[in-house]
Amino acid sequence: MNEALETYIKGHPIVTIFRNEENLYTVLRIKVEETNIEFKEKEIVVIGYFPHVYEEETYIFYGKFQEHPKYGRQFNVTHVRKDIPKTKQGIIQYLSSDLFKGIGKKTAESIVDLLGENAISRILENPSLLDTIPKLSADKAKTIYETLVEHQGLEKIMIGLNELGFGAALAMRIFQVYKDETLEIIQSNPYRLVEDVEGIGFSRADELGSKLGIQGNHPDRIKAACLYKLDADCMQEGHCYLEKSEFVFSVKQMLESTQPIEIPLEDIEVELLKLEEEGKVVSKEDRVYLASIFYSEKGLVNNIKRILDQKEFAESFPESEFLLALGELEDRLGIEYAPSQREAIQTALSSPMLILTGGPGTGKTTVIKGIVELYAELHGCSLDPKDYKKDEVFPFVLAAPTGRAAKRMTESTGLPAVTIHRLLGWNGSNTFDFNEENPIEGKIIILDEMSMVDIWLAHNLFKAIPDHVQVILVGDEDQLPSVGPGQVLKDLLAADLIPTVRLKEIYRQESGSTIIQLAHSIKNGKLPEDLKKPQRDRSFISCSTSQIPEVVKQVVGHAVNKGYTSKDIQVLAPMYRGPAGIDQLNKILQGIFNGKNDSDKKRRELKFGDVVYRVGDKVLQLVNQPEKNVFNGDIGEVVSIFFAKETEDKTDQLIVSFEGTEITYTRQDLSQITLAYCCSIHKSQGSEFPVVILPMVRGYYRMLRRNLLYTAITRAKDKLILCGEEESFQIAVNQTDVNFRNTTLTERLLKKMVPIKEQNQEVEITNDALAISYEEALMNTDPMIGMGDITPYDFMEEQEKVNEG
DNA sequence: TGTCCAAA
Repeated sequence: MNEALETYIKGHPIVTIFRNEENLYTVLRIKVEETNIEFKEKEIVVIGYFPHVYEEETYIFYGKFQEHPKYGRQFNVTHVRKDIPKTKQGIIQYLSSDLFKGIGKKTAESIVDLLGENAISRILENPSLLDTIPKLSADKAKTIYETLVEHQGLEKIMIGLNELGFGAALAMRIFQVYKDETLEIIQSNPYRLVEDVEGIGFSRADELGSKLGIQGNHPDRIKAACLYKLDADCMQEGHCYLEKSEFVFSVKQMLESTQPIEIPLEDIEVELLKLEEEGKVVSKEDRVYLASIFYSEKGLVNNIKRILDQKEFAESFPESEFLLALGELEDRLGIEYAPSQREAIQTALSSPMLILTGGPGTGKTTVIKGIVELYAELHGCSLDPKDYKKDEVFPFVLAAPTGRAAKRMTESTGLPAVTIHRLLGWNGSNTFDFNEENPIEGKIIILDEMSMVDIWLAHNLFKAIPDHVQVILVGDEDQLPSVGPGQVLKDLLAADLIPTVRLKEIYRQESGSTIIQLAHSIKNGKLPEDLKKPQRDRSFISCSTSQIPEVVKQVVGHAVNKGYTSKDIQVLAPMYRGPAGIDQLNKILQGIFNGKNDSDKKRRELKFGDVVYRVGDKVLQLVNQPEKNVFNGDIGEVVSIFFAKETEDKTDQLIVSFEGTEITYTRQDLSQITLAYCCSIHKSQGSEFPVVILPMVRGYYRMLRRNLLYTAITRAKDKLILCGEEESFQIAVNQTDVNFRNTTLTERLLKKMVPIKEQNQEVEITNDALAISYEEALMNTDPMIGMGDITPYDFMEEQEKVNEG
């Protein structure tokens, strides 16, 4: 990074507005002394990750301006550097400041007189120079040296890290973790970086290790390899555990791939055992878990049991009262709930927990609406938060894993909904304000898009759910799995211990939709025979990867001639790169929908990187802006462009309208949006479009998967145009094991909750919804879920252990 | 090879 070219603000802190000591996230107000950009304010708020800063010191903050929706203009700092005074006057002022206790102006002057303008670095190099200063006591000399070391320490560490080959950003992250001990720790065991610092992998640490002479089967090297491999495989593949023998072997390969030494398997097993003793991994039978994931699975199971064990909801109101209220609601909303939807609402209101699942268009949203309305009716409480006094708890808690899903919940229910992170009070370093000791408040908790929740978040969520609440989990198990490890919704359904209602009928499409038939067929692993035959609502165009741009161009051109606009048509693709990738298709599509022709030479456009934005462009928001009600995944349209000379702030501005909500972007914010004529299937999750154009070709080879195809197809409301090779569709349908995730959640739930059944004896369980035998439970388990060869005997053994403990 | 959350 070239600091000379970066925007900086030099100044000293006036007040610390916020500081998270755990990860050093800091919000400061500073007094501006100097900057290399046009900026006239005397003060500015800077945010970033800083070491401890002192009001007496001057710092140079490198970064860029940003507009915070609530707190206004602020400077987002990438790295900070201390300003070491260079002039005689500056050094005298510095040394005589309050920072150096007992040092006055006279002493400071004599130091600078004797040691010159680089007095500070000379003292740091050789503290005995201070002995030469007349009338300076040993005590004061010591104070000066120690204060200097303390305050210049960061500089030294940064330089040290630089010499080890770390750039500014990574160096700061390392410093955040180790603080003053940074260099000592890295010198003695560079492999600790793998564990402690995000963004440093095994190979990086191993290079460092080699330089420092740590090689071969050194325990630190092996341990780091184990932890890295376990973490990387779980995070990348979504596993909650790895098979031990395979795992140990892959670690061996990794260790041997860079050094010509054979590492015995036993050595790896020894270190793995040590890691277990240190509490970093958990090994059970032939499975190896990261400790955090192991305890997440376990904790989630305990908390689900705790919530399911609540019996108080079963008879909270008579059925007649429910039916009466339901009838009134149907009249009021002018709809009629289908039997399965009624069942869902009733179960939700009379059980501690419900899973509501079903594909797109099956009416999950309508059911959620029904649940909250009827809850309010039957419990005689208001749905308006304003009707509640300060100390009264609003009973309805609605949350979802993404900002956009939460926004949709708000739109469909009229109730406040937040992201799960916000609900739990995420504080930036993987911990939450709300937990078992400080649970969230509410009476009924509804969680949407549960398929996107990973095992770790699910655990943190459930442990913060208090007793005496009802929990409703909503989601579609066939959609893309969570980013993080686990497949919580799928596993909970497989265990079949939580009351579940599956919505199957489609209400959204007209009857006879062949798109839904196609989706069903793909969900079940088959391509229909009529895939390539034109249907009323879908068609198929055969072509290869290289033909995709031309085919998409023609199809879209045709649609535009028929009167469709860019709002109606969405092209979906699985990946960004390549000739049929999203980037390439967006360029072509922009040309069709919003191209530049001779007649509008004066058309306004703003160039940003490779992209030229024009008024009328369809764009996609990439980050959440909750205060502005715009979220990651929202699609909008560029409505106007203003050039720097026309605006008050003298910056280029681009205005985007998201269904009426207008947002202004300056150049710095433009990385928050991208062209959206074509977007990734992942990003499209949770949206629907009248017309979907879906290429599926060999060029997407690595991404061809059944749930991806299913997700893409189910985005189409009216028309679906498939293009590509039938073979690629077939490959996608067949690819299910790539998504296979090793988890033991289902198994744990069954162990914990299915009581031991005496031979041929009926199980007595008071709650009917929970009445289920092992055999039934195991039958219900999808073989894909990863139960392995579990027999009822396995459960008994574990149950006995639990009883003993 | 693609995807999430965010502090006054």
